[in-house]
Amino acid sequence: MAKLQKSIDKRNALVKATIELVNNNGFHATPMSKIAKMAKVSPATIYLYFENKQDLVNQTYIDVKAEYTKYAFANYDPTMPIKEGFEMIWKRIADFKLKECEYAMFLAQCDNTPMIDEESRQEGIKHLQPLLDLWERGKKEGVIKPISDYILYAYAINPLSFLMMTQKSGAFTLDKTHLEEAYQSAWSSIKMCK
Amino acid sequence: MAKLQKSIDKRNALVKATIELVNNNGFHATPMSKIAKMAKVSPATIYLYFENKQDLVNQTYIDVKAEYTKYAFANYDPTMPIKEGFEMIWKRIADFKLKECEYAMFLAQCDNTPMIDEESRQEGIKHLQPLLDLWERGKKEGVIKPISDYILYAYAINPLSFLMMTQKSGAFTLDKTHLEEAYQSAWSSIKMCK
DNA sequence: AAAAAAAGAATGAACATTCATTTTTAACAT
DNA sequence: ATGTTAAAAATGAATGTTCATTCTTTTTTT
Repeated sequence: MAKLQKSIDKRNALVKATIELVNNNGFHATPMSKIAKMAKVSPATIYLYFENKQDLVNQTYIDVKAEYTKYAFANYDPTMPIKEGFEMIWKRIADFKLKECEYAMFLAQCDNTPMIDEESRQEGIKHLQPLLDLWERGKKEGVIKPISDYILYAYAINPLSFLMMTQKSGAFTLDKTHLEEAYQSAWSSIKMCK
Repeated sequence: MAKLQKSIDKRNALVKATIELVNNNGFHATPMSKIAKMAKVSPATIYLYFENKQDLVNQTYIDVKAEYTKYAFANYDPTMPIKEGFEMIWKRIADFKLKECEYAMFLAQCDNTPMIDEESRQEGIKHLQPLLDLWERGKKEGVIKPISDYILYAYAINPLSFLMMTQKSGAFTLDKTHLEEAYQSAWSSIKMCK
């Protein structure tokens, strides 16, 4: 196998192990030694790929955030009508949060903790732009409520994080019907009332 | 001062220090020694009040969750009409999350991390019953959408956590108008459409 | 003066990171 | 193709620190 590919594989294994261990034990209880073991690598090797533990977790965060937004906008096209475009993005995000549960949980933990450096946090936000653009357009057309993007995100997207967490905790399972109800709630909360 | 009161004060100081340090540094970076120092107490004294670090953080979680729900339902009366009752509870919760930011942040961190024992987590949920009862009644009366409580919570209440976090991060400030918009979004997402 | 509470220092374990070697890679010569 | 070798990558075992917890002594309470 090519040298480069081996390096990439090893880095990916480290990132994956970090996600899994942080999800299950929390940042405070995932030592480098365990990450190394799970990635089948010596502890010392981690330091060939990352500066230190903080750098490892920062980079993991950015990687996962990039996955998330790539997935969210994969089949979105900025020329779509507002309602259709929103539904498409929303359903992709829902898919991601419920199917790529590991990723979504990791993000939830990072986003509610002082675990990630401010700089990496900023880096992670950038990729959300297409959604903000869609809302901008929707407001102009009078389809979307003319309120802060933060409020729109809080109501249209963030609830999915909560639902993902309760689903993960086993408290209940979102089926197709629930998902449709959730979508309707999301849309109701941001669309202009007639 | 009475012995009992002194004990209570000391315990409260420890709980308060825990909240503050965990909020600012994360669980992984708040050693017992710092908690002790901030509470103006010897590290050894912590162990007179709590079994160990895990117990300290569990109890802190339960304390804060109790504060939260006490505040939320302080002036709610189960005989109120649905819409009015919901508005009252919602606004109290909003108040709490935005004014008692320290508490709310701590809860957000606990709720998205494996930092708290499952048992304490269950304990914390209990106090939310009045809201679930209100929804139950609302569904019977055809005022509230007949969907899972988890989905109702995800849309009606949880967005406030997100807004609290962005407000805390300094990204934007919720003023009275925003709050009213947010309330309308919350209500829109759970009320039956006519 | 006995009991309870609190303190500071001590203990031992766990951890992030680095160090000294070993193993692997790949460019080149045969 | 195969052997040679220098550089790169990887390793396991240190290292020194930090931390939760406990121990012994001192202070406070009753």
